Amino acid sequence: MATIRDVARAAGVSIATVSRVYNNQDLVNADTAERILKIAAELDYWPNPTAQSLTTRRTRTFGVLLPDLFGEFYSEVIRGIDLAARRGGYQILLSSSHSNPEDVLMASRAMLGRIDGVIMMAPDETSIDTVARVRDRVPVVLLNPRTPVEGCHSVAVDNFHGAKAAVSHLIGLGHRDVAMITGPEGNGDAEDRLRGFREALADEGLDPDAALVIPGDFRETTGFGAGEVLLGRRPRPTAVFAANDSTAIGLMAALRVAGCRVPEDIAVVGFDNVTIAGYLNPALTTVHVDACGLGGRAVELMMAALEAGAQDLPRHQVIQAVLKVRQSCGAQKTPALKRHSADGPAGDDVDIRGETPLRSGGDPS
Amino acid sequence: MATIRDVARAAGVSIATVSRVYNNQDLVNADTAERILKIAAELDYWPNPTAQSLTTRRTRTFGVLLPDLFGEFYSEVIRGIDLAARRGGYQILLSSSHSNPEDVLMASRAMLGRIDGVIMMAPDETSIDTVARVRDRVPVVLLNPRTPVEGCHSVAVDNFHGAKAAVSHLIGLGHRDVAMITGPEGNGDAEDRLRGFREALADEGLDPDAALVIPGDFRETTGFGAGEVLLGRRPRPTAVFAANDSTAIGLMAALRVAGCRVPEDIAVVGFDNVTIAGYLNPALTTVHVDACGLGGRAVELMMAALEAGAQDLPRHQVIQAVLKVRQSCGAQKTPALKRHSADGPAGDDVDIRGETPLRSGGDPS
DNA sequence: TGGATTTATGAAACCGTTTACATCGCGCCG
DNA sequence: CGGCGCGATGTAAACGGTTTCATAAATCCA
Repeated sequence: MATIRDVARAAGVSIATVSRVYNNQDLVNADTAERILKIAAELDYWPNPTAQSLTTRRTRTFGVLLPDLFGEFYSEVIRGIDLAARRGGYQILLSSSHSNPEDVLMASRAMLGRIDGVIMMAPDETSIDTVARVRDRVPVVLLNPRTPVEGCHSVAVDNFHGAKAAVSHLIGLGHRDVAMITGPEGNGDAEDRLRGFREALADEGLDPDAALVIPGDFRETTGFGAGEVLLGRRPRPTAVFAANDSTAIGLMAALRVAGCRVPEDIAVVGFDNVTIAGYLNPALTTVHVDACGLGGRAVELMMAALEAGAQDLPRHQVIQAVLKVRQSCGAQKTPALKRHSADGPAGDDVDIRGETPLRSGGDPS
Repeated sequence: MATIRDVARAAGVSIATVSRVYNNQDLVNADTAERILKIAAELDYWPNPTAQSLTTRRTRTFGVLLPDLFGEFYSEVIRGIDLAARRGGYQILLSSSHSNPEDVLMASRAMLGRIDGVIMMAPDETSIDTVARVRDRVPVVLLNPRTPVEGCHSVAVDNFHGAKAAVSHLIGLGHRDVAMITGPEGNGDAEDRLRGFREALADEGLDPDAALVIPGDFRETTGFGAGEVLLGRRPRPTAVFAANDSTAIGLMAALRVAGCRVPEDIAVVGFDNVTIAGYLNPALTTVHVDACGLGGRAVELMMAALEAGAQDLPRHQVIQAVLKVRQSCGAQKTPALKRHSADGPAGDDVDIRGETPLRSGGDPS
């Protein structure tokens, strides 16, 4: 493993000169630089990033902390982070599968000193002071934080308005008895979607407290179970808003088993817009969430924060969630699949934007 | 940011003693150690990992290089890696979305010096010498390598036997005209599945070259397109083996549009066993791949390699792929969904193991 | 009782860089 | 012609730890 000294010796210069070739090319004579680079290549030399980090106090790496990850949503978030980070010349130190605050604290502690910042999606109950502990050392960008944390940036999907648009749409189709299957208790996204559900009902003069709300956990299997609960209910709801697509898929399976038709007997709407949503039978009406964009935005905020250094003001960004109307809600008379193109059926979706989301916080952009 | 010197000064000892508290607790007097730890806690001191890495030449981190990631498979692989790595006290430096060899080379170059080893799933055409370049510096574990690379460990899903079992099963059900929709050209997994398809046909006395093979790319949309191609074909195949579940899902959507029933008119089998496979209509018969286990095994190999140091022999492990029989192949008369339990329909799947896969290479375990 | 051994600690070298500061030669200008 | 400025390079001190070797005190054993 060649070091800077090996190169310097071979080139007959001092290590400072070699170092300058990599950092301030213009401080060194062009011929010398070229010669050094050639020798470096021969020796297969590359500056040791660890040593660089030690002196510069910059690692060009940031940490990514995620909750226990399942499904497409997280993989898309990571994808978005990865792409943006690489574009900016950063590496990412990933630690996922955290389900409690101590986990997060330990993981971030292990990262501290290796990273320039942290992008984190806190698991449900992560305490503010765990975050604060990290935030005191490096910039923090929160993904979908339940509540904004002082001194932290954030990017959040507008779950509330997305959910509201979905439920309003159902009501607009004439449904008066709309049920919801929620996400995991304590999960911020899930809570916001539930709030959106409630407010949509209230806005249309329906009583949110009278509506059936079945607890779920974002997984197919509980959607399935919820479907059975729902079918036993009298009067039976004519529409169901599922907190995410997995839940909706489980639900639809349960309805199918019971011989209940979607959307004729019960309309279903999901949330997330997973890739297969358009290929289901019936194609699933859902709220599109740009998970990849979420990750990408987080990286941009992070890089801006690192650039700004001390005089960096927290920014809070919101990503719109857009309703994609397909068949499962009953709005499309002709099944979208009948009008497919070569790209598959997805091309025919109808998009409905909710209200323009509020830009929370002091985002100057 | 407190350093080891701050702690040493505050405790009235030398930095060596403080260092020993963290590395060789037993070399230092118990009382002294306790006092130092207390002071360290007050100062919120934690050894700087960068500095540690510089002297010890170990980072307790390994790099993970993945191709452009989409869908559940990759997210499960990462999950498996993450869990196993954390258990072993390692961090992971992730870089995904690589689609060509130069990408991989650049990414690994950027990682070198920050990591103790690399786990990589090479994109299609990654040249051996790119890998060799890395392997000369740190241990490498390959995920699903097309061909074994000298000096590298590997973990591979037994795509070949999984595919063969799936297709044999279709033939066993009486199908004589079985088509396949392949994965991306040049993709090793896809190629192995195609080989398995061919061999199953040949073993049953059918002509592999006569079978319809439609090119695909692992995505729903091409599965959909392939479905249309297939439907126009005379004689029409009575069964289709899709290279993965996404493809199968797209395919089934196309068949549905055309009014073609699954499995009555055409039987379908997929590969991967994504979470929703059991919730589809009809429930998808597919080959289960333990992606999480794949990642976990890779980590174990890596940790063993790091432990072994120089006298470390490459090991090659194979992960079985197990056929999960559901409805879409037509083997289950009563739809599984009718016999569901509270956990959803998945409980009723029938598993069929293929031949015991060969343990390739010199795996002593 | 005194040398050998053990235990606890310190001093200092080292890991591979970056960078502030010093040095040196040279052309330029007054 | 002499001082100045500048471009090119070298010297050496960090950065924050680990670890070898030395040392001093305490313990042991004959």
